[in-house]
Order: sequence, then C-alpha cells, then structure tokens
Amino acid sequence: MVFSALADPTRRAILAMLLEDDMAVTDVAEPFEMSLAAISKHLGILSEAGLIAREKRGRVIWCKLEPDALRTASVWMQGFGQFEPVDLDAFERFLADEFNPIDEAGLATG
Amino acid sequence: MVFSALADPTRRAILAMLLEDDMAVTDVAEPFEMSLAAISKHLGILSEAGLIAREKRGRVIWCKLEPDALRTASVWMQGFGQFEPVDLDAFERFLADEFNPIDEAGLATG
DNA sequence: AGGATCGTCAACCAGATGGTTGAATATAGG
DNA sequence: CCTATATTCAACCATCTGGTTGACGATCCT
Repeated sequence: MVFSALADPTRRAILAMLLEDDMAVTDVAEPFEMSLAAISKHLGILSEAGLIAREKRGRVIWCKLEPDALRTASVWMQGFGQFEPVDLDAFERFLADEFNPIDEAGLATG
Repeated sequence: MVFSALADPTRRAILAMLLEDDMAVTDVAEPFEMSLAAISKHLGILSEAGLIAREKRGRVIWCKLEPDALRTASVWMQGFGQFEPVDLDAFERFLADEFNPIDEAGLATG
C-alpha cells in the first residue's frame, strides 16, 4: 500500500535519495545507521508498493524511483484538496523544511 | 503523520464520507462493523494528522474535512511525480475503482 | 432530579511493523 | 577454484497498531 510505504521516514528518505539518481542497495544503505538487511526490507516494501523498481545487473541491484505510484496516490489526495494546482517551489521548501524525511530518519551525520 | 493516518483503509473511508458532508461521530461510525470507541480513535488519529477538525456543539461532535493537510502531502508526493498536472476525472475513477477505501474497509453492507 | 444519548478514556489483547543477527545465495575477480 | 562483495532469507525480539469491553463525564429532555 502506497500510504503505508510512505508512512515510514526512512522510506521517505530513500525516495528522496533516489530522486537524485538511481542507486545500488549498498549505497542506499550507506548513510543510514541501520543494517543492510533492514534497508533491504524497506526497499522490498517500497517495491511492493510500486514506488521503486529494482533491476539486477551483475551482483548489484539498482533501485530507481517509479513515480507513477506517487502520482496515482497524489491524485487520490488532491481529490480531497479541491484541486488547486500545485507549485514546484512548495516542494523545494518541503525538502528543506520539517517535512523533510531525511531529518526524521535516523541518518548518520556525515 | 499524514501518511500513517492515510495508511488505514477505515480512515480513508471516513475521509471519503466526510468529503460528502460534515458528520457527527455516531453517524461516521454507523456504517462500520466496529465499535464506536474504535472509530473515535480513528478520528483522533485523523485529527492529530490535521486531516479533519472536530467541533463540539451540544453533546454532538461534528467532524469536517481539513483539506490543507492533504494538499500539503500531495505537494510532497508530486515532487516525485514530475509534476504533470492532475485531472479531476482521475479522482472520480478512483472513487469507483480498486483504490476506493470504502471497499477495503470493513463496512457493513446496508 | 433522573434517565437516555454522545463521545472518550483506560485496560487489555492479537497481530503487524521495524529492527537485530547469522547463515545462505549469487556473482565478480585474482 | 577460492575468496571477497552484494544482497536476501530466517529466526527472533520489542514496540506500535487496531481492535475489544466496561466505566466515565457531559449534555439533552422530561
């Protein structure tokens, strides 16, 4: 379920990282202060929700954002929001603000 | 947290009901096959997430949708969705489709 | 005042969730 | 082939979640 997947700050942080670029599982895990297995589980949940896709190349699994699921859920939510068109700047603000999942998630500093 | 609040099908069903009109707690609970106390908890979570507001008039507490929180979260999600403007019809389809929370939630039939 | 209705609170319970560790699988490379 | 790397799997654990029931406070009505 998309919303359950988004409910966890670690997973939102992962999505934010993948917004920058596709990443290998190990690299996704690197900034977090938790085990690789935990991150692997999170990636499984994100994948199950359709929010990311995983593609194996050699022994490395590449993760990339799958924006459709988010768009879909966003449509649902906008149904309640009375459809004022959304502006890009607001998103930038959130990424630098308290809504920022990176701050909430237990990221290693450095 | 908005996304945790949205993660539960009962709560999404409640939001869909409130989209129609403001409702008293008892009336919100009526179609569900669970106790009033359970619904009261759900309303507390929705309220905590800023998704609804509750106003006491006499002994009745009226619940109404608070679309700002949804708009806010929707903005965040659209940040990942590459910002194609969203159309209203899509929302209508969801309400009649598998994304419909009313079907997922344990609603009494009739 | 007294009874019925509206809603929440508190205690409790089963199952889901998010984390851990250690073993297992698959691939790359010397 | 052998070892190191990349990732998942399985078992386990603590905490959160969503439900229950029964008691309670507040309000309306007669």
